[in-house]
This record gives sequence, C-alpha cells and structure tokens, in this order.
Amino acid sequence: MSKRDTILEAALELFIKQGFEKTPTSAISKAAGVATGTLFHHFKTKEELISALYLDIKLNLQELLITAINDETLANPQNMNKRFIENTFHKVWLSMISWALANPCKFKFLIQFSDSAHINTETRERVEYAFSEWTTLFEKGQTLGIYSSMPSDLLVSIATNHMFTSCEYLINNPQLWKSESFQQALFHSCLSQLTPNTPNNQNPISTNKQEAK
Amino acid sequence: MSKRDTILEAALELFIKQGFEKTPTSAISKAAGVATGTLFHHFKTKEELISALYLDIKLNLQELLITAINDETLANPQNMNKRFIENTFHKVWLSMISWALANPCKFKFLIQFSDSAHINTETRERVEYAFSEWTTLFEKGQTLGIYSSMPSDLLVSIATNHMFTSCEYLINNPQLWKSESFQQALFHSCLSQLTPNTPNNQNPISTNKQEAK
DNA sequence: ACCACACTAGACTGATTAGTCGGTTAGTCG
DNA sequence: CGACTAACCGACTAATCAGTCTAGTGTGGT
Repeated sequence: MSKRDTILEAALELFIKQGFEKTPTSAISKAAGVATGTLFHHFKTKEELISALYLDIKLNLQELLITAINDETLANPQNMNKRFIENTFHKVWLSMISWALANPCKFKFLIQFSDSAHINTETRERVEYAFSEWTTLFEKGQTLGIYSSMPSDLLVSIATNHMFTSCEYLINNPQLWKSESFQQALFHSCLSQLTPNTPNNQNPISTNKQEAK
Repeated sequence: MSKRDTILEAALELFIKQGFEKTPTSAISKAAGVATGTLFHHFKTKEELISALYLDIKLNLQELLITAINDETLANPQNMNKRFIENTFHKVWLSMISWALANPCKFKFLIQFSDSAHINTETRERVEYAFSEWTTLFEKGQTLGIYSSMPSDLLVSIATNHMFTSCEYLINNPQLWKSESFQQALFHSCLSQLTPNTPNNQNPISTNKQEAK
C-alpha cells in the first residue's frame, strides 16, 4: 500500500476517534509510520488532507450508488414503470447498507463530518452531482403516483437520512441484518415514509390494493 | 442580559459558522464584547464552555419535549389507548419542529455537534435520561400493535432523525410550513415509517419471498 | 465610610502545532 | 554509469491560542 493511502487510513481512524481538532498532523504521521515531511509532501496542508479523505470516501460511495441505479436501468430499458422504480430504489437501499456494514469507519466519517465546517463548499460540490440521478428517480416515481408529492429534494433527504440511521444502528447491532424479516421490515419503513397519504394505508381495514393509474 | 449569556450567544453563532477549531476564545470574547479574562471567569476552560452551551440547548429542547409528553398524559389519565399515543406523538412532533423553526441556530448546533468528539460522554449522559419517556411511548404503541415490532430504540432513532431532517428542510424553506396539507403530508411520512408491515401497504418486492420466521 | 465580593479587564506566557527546509534515498531512463 | 526526479525524512520555526495573573471596578451590606 502506498504511503499516501497509509496516511489517509491512519487519519481516518484518528479523526473518527478524536475529531479533526484533537488530531495533530504529527499524530497522523506517527500512526502511519512516516515522517511529517512525507505527510506534507502528499498533502500541502492539513485541510487538503481532510478534503482528500472526504472526497475519497464520498466518491467511493457515490460510484457504488450510481452503479446500482445504472445496472437496473440497463436491465430494464423501458424504465418508466412502477416496478422498475421500486426495484432500483431497493437496490440502492441495499447497496448503501452493505457498503456501510463493510466500511464502518468510512461511514462514521461521513456521519460525523458531512455537516462539519471543515469540509468547504467547493469540496462538497465536487461530489453532489451524483444526487441528480437519485433525485430523478424520485421524480419519476412521483409522476407515477407511487411517491408523495412533497418536494423531491425533501424526499431525497428523508430517504437518505433513513438509510443513514439504519446503517448506524446496524453497525452497532450487526446480527439483526441476518434476519430476512428484519430486512423487510426496515425496507418497508424506509419506503412507506415516501408513499402518498392515501385512505388505503391509513385505514388497515380496507383490503383493496392501490392500483394507481 | 448577563455577560455569561452574551458569551454563550456569541459562541453559538461563531461555532455553527466556523466550527470549534476555527473559533479561538479570543474571537468569542471579542464578538461578545468582553475581555478574555471575563470569558475564563465564567467558564474554566474552552471545553467547559462548549459543554455548557450543549447542555443549555439540549436541556431546553428536552424540557420542551417532556412537557409535551406530560401535558398529554395529564389530559388523558387512562393513557394506554391508541388515540392517546397518536396524540402524544403528534404533539411531540409539533413541539420539535416549532422549536427548531424558532431557534434555528440552536438547532443547527445540535445537528452539527451532537456526534462530535468534542462533547464528552459524561456531558452527553447528563441529558439522555429524557429519551426514556420517549422510548416508553413507542413501547406502549408496540404492545397496541400500532407501531412496527422493530427494536424500540431503533424506532426512536428513526423518528428523531425524520424530525431532524424535516426541521433542517423547513429552516431553509419556511414558507412550506404555512401549508396545512404539507404539514399533514410531512407528519404522515414520519408516522408511516413506524407502522407495521401490513399486507395493505406491503411493498411488492418482498411479496415473492418466504415470510415465515 | 468601609469592606467584601463577584465581576471585569487585557497584557502576558508556555505549550502546541501547522508547515518548512535542507538533505538523503530509491527509482528511472539514456 | 550518471543524471534527473519523485518520494521521503525529521529537526526546526513562526504563529497561534488556551489559559494565567494582577489590577481594577461597581454594588450591596453594615
């Protein structure tokens, strides 16, 4: 592994344990087993190191989610139907949680520092483009009536945050993920917050399926 | 207003704008219009200032939510029925959002720093007791079958995060809150993610799989 | 008038830390 | 080989910042 990656890895671990402030660059280089000079050879400033780490992680995740969306799109060319949207959404959901469970440190980093003032706007913007595909998916779903008519960016936030919450919980309780019925319940929870407020799912007595359109 | 409060207010504003690290105590005292000595007279260390600010804000919010729960409890002595749970939940939800809209800075502070390593465990624990009432409410709802049977602490996390997400969105789009139908849709969204997975609103993806466990 | 005390002030200091610099090593290519 | 370059090293420095110290100030009690 390159020294650059070793430094990033050491930084990630220290940052989520102590935060940016309480992690001097000296501690990072020491943990990575390199000299201060090496660290500053690869990253001009501490801020650049933080940005690089953020980008590394965020791009890694975004690529995964984009892949999930595109795979589904390719598998289903006439992609404006209900079934397609539902499948894609489920696939993204699954990718997200699997990634978090496989990369708990990276996930924690995002949770802890996505809102942080240390990540500057420019860095953040270099990565947000991926959300457009995600937003498009919701807007398609809205025109088909399977999602609530609230603003689509709100739907995106709600869905994303539900996933984040789920991931956080699963990292602390990984055994739950083995249960098929739990997975279903969790996905149902995520999905149902996006569905419109129809009489149907407000009143459990009715047995009619909703066949909108 | 006491100098102590002036300092806390200035600190709050600077912290959410720049983060803890980039806000030296000198900047805080300057913004508050007091001398360094005064700041350190009221707070022994910078850390203590941060903790005090966190506690101030968090206790303020917790008290509000507890009040919302208790008011409802007093108004409805035989409190084990479905209607009561629903009303209480709605009241808490409303209190939370109203508070965030009325105190956007405090709200942002919580969002940004609740997970931060700067808030030590001890400080955090001094405040978490309030969640027990909240958890109890969900457990009652579960025994009545109106909430999903997922772990109750997961339900609490999911509900809380939904509210936080909603608040964040509303702070940036306050005009939406004026619409009665939007409020209803948003509340429906928050509530429905907690409801059990009945055949009625079950998602089609899981229907072809074995449900028994 | 006088004291006691909580509060205020801001220059100062010791410690820490981001980042530099001059020099060494390791790899590459003609 | 020899010349060039990128990666690496760690002692050093300039700057910053948390927290101290000493010296007031205003107020209320006696």
